[in-house]
Amino acid sequence: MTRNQSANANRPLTLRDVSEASGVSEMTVSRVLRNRGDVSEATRTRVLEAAKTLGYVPNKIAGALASQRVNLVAVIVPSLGNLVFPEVLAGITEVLDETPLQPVFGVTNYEPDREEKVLYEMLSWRPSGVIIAGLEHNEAARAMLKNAGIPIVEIMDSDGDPVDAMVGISHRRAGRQMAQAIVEAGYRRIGFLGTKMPLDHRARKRFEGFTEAMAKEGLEIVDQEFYDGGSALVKGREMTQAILSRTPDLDFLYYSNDMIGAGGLLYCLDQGIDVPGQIGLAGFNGLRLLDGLPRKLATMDACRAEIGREAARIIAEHAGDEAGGGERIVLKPKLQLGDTLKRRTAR
Amino acid sequence: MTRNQSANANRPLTLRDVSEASGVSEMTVSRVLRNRGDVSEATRTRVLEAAKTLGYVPNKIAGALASQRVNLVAVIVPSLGNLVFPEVLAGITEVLDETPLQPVFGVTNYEPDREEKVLYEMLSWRPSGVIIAGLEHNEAARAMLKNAGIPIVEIMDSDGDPVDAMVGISHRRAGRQMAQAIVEAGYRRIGFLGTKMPLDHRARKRFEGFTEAMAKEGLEIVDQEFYDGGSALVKGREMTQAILSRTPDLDFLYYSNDMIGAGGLLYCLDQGIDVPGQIGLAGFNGLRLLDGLPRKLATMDACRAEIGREAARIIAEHAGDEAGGGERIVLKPKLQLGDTLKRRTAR
DNA sequence: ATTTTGTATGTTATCGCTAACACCCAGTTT
DNA sequence: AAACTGGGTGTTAGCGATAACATACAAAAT
Repeated sequence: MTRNQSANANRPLTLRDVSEASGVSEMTVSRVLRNRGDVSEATRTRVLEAAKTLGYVPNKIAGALASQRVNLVAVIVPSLGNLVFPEVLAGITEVLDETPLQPVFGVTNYEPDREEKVLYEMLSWRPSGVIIAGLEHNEAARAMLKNAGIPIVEIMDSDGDPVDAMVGISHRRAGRQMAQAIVEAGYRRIGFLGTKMPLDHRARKRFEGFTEAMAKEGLEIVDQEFYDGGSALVKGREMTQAILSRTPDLDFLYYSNDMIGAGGLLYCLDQGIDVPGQIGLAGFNGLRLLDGLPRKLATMDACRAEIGREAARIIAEHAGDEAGGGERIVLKPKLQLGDTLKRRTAR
Repeated sequence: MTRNQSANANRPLTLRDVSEASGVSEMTVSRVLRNRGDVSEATRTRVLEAAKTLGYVPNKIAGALASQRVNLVAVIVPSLGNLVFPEVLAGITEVLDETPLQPVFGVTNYEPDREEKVLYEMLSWRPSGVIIAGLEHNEAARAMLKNAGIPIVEIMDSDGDPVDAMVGISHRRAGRQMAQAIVEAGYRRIGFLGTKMPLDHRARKRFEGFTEAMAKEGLEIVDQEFYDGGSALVKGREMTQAILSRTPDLDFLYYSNDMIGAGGLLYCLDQGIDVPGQIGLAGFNGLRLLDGLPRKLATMDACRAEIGREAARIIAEHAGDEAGGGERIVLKPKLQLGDTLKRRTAR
């Protein structure tokens, strides 16, 4: 059998096939398909037609190897079930859509080893940039990010040192701010409800900021409750019941996220508890879900979409560079008092 | 300057660097890194050490081109904001984690043109398989799927003809089943609330199945209400208010998804409406979110995780093949009556 | 008419890796 | 002792595209 490739009918198409079908060189076909260089209108149409008829799909693997350019942006987040991250991804996509860059998503489940693995896999495709959630990574991951030679943007958090660029909010500050608002409204016996995940560093930092600001006012958290796994809404109910039956005289409950906060709110309303008169409530994230609840939960917006957009912008501006320019953007989340953070009675 | 590559200190590392650092050929390094072929324990350790010290990350682009193998699975879904899809992705990831395959996610926003583009981009990386939501695609996308020469699994829906393999549920049947349950419980004046999206084919099919089964009972939908955009929970409230003020004597509301259903439930409870005595309610999806609501909304499980797992299994079993074997898996969603679909008073 | 331009196209040499095969040599087997 | 193993390693030739340079040719400038 000769080297005639048409022997195998089912082999994937290459530039050569289009080239033969349209009677020009592979190079010209390549130029047409990429809109690069000068090609006469006549050949351009002929080539495009041939490509379409054959159903040719370019092989980016070969293209990337030859051009040393890969228009992918690795985006690594801990979870998709959180609702926060899909919004960040939406922001990223929105901006990258205006560019030749394309995001590729990876999920770590909050596990550092998995993050390392996902990062390694993604870097081995030589992307044009990396957007990764958080500032905490294991040593290997950190080393990879440092040596990658491409723009890196660490997102969501600003409490720490980024490898390169950074876009996020200060969760410590968010925690402090919420504590101040709560104390200012006159609440004193404050309980905390959060997740057990030691690896959710942002939740941890909010907690730290919260207790720190309380301490400044001479207050301590009276009781606390942690959970892991399961539906957050129902967990919020259960935890609220647990903490209130243990410590009935609490006058405020601070939840580490809106989902468990919403569960807590529903529980309190079910129990006929006067919110926010008897007990005040607050969460974190500014989920739009909250708008539909019977009462609007106090919360703070985590600036999700904007974080995504800014991160994507930085990557786009530095695509092809060896780094992202070390830009640091710290967004300021807005406190939303809603209906659940105000003393009806003066203190 | 000679061809000595070490001239540029910041050039990305290649096999050659590791080869030189460890004193063996590039081929041997490649073998070590891929765990393929026989390599003595001594060289293996030496090579691994060199690779680690240098911080070498293999170039999969070159590897894939040379081996004609790409261990990526393209996963294309309409949205990530829906909560349904992240769960499907989790199912896929769970199964692929046991294999050398890696999922890559793409999002279409329910737009056929975008789907075509995303698919094209992904196919140009020559993945080992495609998992794509829905059976409806535009002509170009359909052609690409047919000619891709790799396993294709269309998921979520079973009402239609797949290109290759298929894993899903029948949304028509789901709609019918819900209608029957509602009628059986004695409800007669039934309203429908759904999304305006003409491109959410699965929601459309549920609606069709629903009206069809109603017709068989000699019933028609008394009133209906549609929405687009915005937070589903708050929309559910608004729509419910709208439909009830227009047609106060409705005795059942069927929502096309759980999110708006939950909003409707909260509205009814706020208004002191007797649910399910005066008005019954039902949604669709079986979101775990519902567990935390004051009352459990009637719904149907969409088998999200299982769909993901099965689709991934099919891809894994056929990786390297020219197609996915045309397997068709139709899952049966379970009806969950919850607390909102039962007449307190006999009919 | 000759040179100059610039557009339109082709040719050649990689890109970094792996398949396939070639090779070498110590330890059997005959 | 010659022939055969088979583990351990190297060599060669692509994979399918693109960068960079080379070439052809018509129109414009001299």
